[in-house]
Amino acid sequence: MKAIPTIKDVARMAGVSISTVSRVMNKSPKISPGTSNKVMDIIRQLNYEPNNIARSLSRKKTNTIGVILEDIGNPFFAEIAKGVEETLKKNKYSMFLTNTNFEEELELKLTNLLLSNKVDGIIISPINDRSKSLEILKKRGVPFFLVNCRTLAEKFNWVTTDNVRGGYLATKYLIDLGYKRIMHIKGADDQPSKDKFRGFKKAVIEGKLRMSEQVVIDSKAKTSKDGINIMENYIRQKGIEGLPGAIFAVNDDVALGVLQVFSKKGVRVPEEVSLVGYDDIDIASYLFLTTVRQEKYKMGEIAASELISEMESGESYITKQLLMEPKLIVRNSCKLLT
Amino acid sequence: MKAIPTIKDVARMAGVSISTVSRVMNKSPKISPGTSNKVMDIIRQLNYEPNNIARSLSRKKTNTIGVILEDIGNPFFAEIAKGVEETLKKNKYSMFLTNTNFEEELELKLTNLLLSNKVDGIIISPINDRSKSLEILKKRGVPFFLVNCRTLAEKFNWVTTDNVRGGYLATKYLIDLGYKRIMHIKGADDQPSKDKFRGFKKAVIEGKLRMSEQVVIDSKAKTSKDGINIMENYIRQKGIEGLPGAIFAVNDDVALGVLQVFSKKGVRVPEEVSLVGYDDIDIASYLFLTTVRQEKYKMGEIAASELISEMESGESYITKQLLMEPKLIVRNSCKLLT
DNA sequence: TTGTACGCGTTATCAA
DNA sequence: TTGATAACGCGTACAA
Repeated sequence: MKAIPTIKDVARMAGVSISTVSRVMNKSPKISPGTSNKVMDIIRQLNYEPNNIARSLSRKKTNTIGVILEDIGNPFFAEIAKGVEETLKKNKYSMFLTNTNFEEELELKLTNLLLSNKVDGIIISPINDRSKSLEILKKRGVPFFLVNCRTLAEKFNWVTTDNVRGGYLATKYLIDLGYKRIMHIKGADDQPSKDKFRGFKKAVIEGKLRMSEQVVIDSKAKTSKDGINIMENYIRQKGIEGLPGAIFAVNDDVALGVLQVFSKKGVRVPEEVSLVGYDDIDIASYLFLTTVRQEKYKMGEIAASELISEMESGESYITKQLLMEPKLIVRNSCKLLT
Repeated sequence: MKAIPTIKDVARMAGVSISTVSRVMNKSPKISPGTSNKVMDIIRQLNYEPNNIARSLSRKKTNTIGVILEDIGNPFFAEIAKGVEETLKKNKYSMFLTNTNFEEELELKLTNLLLSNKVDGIIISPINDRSKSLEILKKRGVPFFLVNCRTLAEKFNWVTTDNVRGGYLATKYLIDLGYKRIMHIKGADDQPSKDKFRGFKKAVIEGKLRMSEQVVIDSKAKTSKDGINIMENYIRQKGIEGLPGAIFAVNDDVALGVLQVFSKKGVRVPEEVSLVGYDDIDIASYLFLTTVRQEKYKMGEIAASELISEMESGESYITKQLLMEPKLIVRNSCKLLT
């Protein structure tokens, strides 16, 4: 039969006790080279691999980190995931990746799923900073690290981009180009979106413009589909003439949707409308989209390594809140107003 | 203390045996409403959640499916992953997602990792159809399903697109447009790439053209970076004048790289060169890239549901090999030769 | 250096 | 309808 061999089988065939086999597997120092070799032979012969489930139960440690992201289909999150995964791998952890699809209820379910699966820690990009999942994590005492979200009320650990600054950079760039009436396509009420809007306002005020003259689209834009809907709607209502000269979209994906609509309607970028995105996902460079770069991969790396170092040192009394610097990437989607 | 409660704690507090608690958790029918309620109260009060690790060990079933893809950063695979995940979720399974980064050695490691973690089944997009991982899976007797790969020698279960047909469609389209000299940027020696090339040849021969007059780039192209390198190299050697009028790239990502180089060098698409990609990832539509569509999400769905149905019925004596029809999506990256 | 025996948190079998 | 109790596969304190 091809029953999967257990530690027992190895022990029996090698004529030793299971503890000895266990010691060999874990490279315990107190083991004679003789028995070690004998056991190793059988292990290879049987192709024995320890059962991680049993091992985890006994060790009370799974060596697995749960990762909760909002949408792995989005390159922004995919990059974060990659950064996390590579870092975990280097530290002998595996990753249990899930995504919430921006659904709060699902986020909660996944959190509990990961908890049930006894992951050693969790990295989460929460739907918003007052998410129920965070409360649960806190209460359970599981080590966790937020990514792409800062919390104001709670002293959680997190790493994110300084999105106020990012929003400011994008907007100031447009203002410096000469635009006085700028559209901002807002995101949902997650912290990054709120921060970008804050940056937007800051630049507007600093530029001696009036917020009331800006076109703030109070959407909950997230995806390119949202971008399409929003822009189609806007044009249907106000017409192409109603379009301001410049647009700052909450993220690249949304900006892509806008571009899509524009090319269908024959609105030329940047000749007729200037457009700035956010994130700097790969596609942005192909489309020559001016945008604000976030170091996504790096962000994943940091979250993972910080979480691990917290877990392994047990230093839970230090709150780590890391703010990364965004960078304006100027390409070809904006023009100087003459 | 905030020690996580176990079934024992619940039992003690409810004044019943652990078997009773277990029965309540699993909604066993033979349980009186009275005790059930009593136990449920305690469960809620303690916020008890069963330990999935222990449960899996006892049940000899983890309700988890391992998924091995080549690159989740690539939207093509990300879409497959989404299809898999949603389907699994509907069937009360979770997904353990990993990616090999196109590295054979890593693929092997991950396969063993998933096996150690006792996943109930595996969905894999192997690096090639003779991959060592597949042998192992077969030997272990774990249910598994290939995605985006068909096997000729082995009777494995798989779902993939008819890539011979896809390659044929792309090439024939270019030939019908009037091109007699076409460049094909080949992929690695995975089955899909080989099939696309086969389709390419078929269309060439059927079109009464000669293979020797076609420009076959014998690359192992996978990513947009590969596309960039290949095209820069080509232009450096043969110059822009050396470019054929039409190109069929092994996938959209590679085509994107080509586009990138073209726009830098001022080569206009489709005015000077016609370009066809493969996959129809989201970006393709934004860039008006003519391409061959694969139903990625659907492919993931199918793999997951077929795998589950095999696992749950135990019908391992029936080999499932599913070929999906590709579709040519004509957009704006090719022009009729006049 | 090796073995015995118990524990990890569940499920499942068998009695009661 | 309930409760003991033996698995599940492994790690480990303790004894030898």
